[in-house]
Amino acid sequence: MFLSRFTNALDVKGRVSVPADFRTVVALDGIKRGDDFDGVIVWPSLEGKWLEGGGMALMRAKQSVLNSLEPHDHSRIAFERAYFGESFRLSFDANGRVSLPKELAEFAGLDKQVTFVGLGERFEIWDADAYSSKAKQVRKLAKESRQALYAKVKLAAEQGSAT
Amino acid sequence: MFLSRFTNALDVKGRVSVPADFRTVVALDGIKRGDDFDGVIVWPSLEGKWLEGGGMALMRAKQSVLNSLEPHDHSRIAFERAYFGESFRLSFDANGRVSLPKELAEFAGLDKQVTFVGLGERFEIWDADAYSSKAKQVRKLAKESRQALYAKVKLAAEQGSAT
DNA sequence: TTCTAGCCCATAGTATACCATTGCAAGCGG
DNA sequence: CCGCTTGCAATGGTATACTATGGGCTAGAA
Repeated sequence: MFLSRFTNALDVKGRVSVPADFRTVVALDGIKRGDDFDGVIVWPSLEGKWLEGGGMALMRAKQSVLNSLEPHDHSRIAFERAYFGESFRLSFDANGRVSLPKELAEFAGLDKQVTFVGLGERFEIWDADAYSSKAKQVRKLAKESRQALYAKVKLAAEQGSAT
Repeated sequence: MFLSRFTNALDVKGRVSVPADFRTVVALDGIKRGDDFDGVIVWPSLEGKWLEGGGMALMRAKQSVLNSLEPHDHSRIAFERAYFGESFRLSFDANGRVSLPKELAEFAGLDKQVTFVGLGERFEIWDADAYSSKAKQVRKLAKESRQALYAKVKLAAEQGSAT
């Protein structure tokens, strides 16, 4: 499970250390599933100017969700293009770094300091400054919407048990 | 189940002993779930200037609650960032201590004595002085609102059985 | 050739693993 | 009933390993 927030430096060669915590997360579920790929998958977020990433396990999960749709479903194909087509397989070097393709770095406005944010089953990669200003809003929003969240969850649970 | 209240010292290196009681709690439900992680998860409270914590089991519970919402729900993402992104995975050393990141210690104003308060499924970490003054108010508030609490519980039970 | 991408090595700083000591508290024996 | 002993919990200090980061080298592509 990806947790916590780490800020690392992007060097002149476009490399950045993936937090050791995150590396062990992907390594562990790699071992569980017998994956040989030692690295992460990263793609541009559909929500805004930052990146999202995860291990192979997450990709498999996405795939199995999409497999439940008709092969020729337009939205299925659109998602496949957006997620799989825009994803990059970034493998770790001997020191646990990955080199970010220019395309991704430009998309998210990454230049010096980058922040990895753990979100449970996936993580986000932000420009450090962009995230630190975002973080304040996030805290406020989370606090304000606690009530609403509780209501939604309750509703979802009721619907879930009804089906 | 986290119970009771313990006050331990924070040393110059930022380490503090987690009460032995709490350690056995997380160890037990770690064994039940086959977790290999021996430690606690700690995050800044959304309510005020103190920390909250629990075992991995609590985090999984949070995750499954959030999973019941739409993947792109803004408040869901805000919660993921606020809870998972701000959480720290603190593992025990051989003597049952964890080292508190500076960020968390500063947030909660921890310097010398820290108080762990058991709250059932989770616990709180306070500056000892701050808590002892809070405790008086809490006791008073709890005493005053017993009637109101009972009424709310009764109401909720009626609504629950009605649905 | 020249540039780029991957690979290897070196290092500073920090965090964590290990070892030793103290203090409290429960159990045992007098 | 009191003192001794034994074990665990908490705390302090030191050594070691690991993380993050910088730079150089080589091989292959342009």
